[in-house]
Amino acid sequence: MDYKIKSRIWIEADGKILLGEGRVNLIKAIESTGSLSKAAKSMGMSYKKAWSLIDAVNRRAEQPVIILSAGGKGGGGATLTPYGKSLINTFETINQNCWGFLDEQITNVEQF
Amino acid sequence: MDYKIKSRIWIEADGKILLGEGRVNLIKAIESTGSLSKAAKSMGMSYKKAWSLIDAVNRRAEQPVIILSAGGKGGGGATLTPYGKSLINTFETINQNCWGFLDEQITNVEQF
DNA sequence: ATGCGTTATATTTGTTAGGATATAGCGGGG
DNA sequence: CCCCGCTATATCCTAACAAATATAACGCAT
Repeated sequence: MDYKIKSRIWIEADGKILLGEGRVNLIKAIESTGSLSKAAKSMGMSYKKAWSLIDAVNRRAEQPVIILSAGGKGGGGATLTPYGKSLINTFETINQNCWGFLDEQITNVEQF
Repeated sequence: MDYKIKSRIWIEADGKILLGEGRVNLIKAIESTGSLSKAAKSMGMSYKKAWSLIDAVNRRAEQPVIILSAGGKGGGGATLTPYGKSLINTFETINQNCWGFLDEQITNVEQF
């Protein structure tokens, strides 16, 4: 049979989710579009949900991750801070390592 | 800050969840109580939900995992098959290994 | 001033997952 | 033959979540 083993990791701060796969994807879309609303639309996500996710990330992180600004050139926009960049980098490397580790584990089990 | 990294693993069969932490816990409760309804109650879960979870597990596994029987001695009951036993064993060992691996990963990151 | 494209927030509506409840069926034992 | 405790399943109801819509505020540019 084609059993597959999957995983999901996330970072918590005082018991609440700070960063998970969905938020990381959203943040990467923000980085490439420069706008929260465009990022949300590109992912088929409502603006409201995207905003509340980013708000949660910013309030729970020890330093700002995304800077949102309304008004000004181009109407405003969203930018990823260097701290945010390093945060999602470590998240993604650990995530990849985890997948690799699980692939190893599977090969050691005849059941799969 | 007290960032913590958490993980969740599960086994899929043709794109659908076969076994995850919640189902494993339910199965273990079944094993110790000998009854699906008692197991559900002990976990504060509705019988309906417990039944549909176990039904999904049995239908997606290549061999039966839990045998349910209505009527007879004691009114019936639920028993874990040897195949099911080995399945949850491998799940739990891989899960533990994954946690240990992630703990290692954290120590290599100054951000935590 | 006015326009523009954003962020920010409230309100209303719709959808879906789960709980609660009720009832039927099963099969050995007294 | 009926009682018991369990499995099996349908129906209704509620509550949480998501979507949709509307509106305001912001600040640079023209």
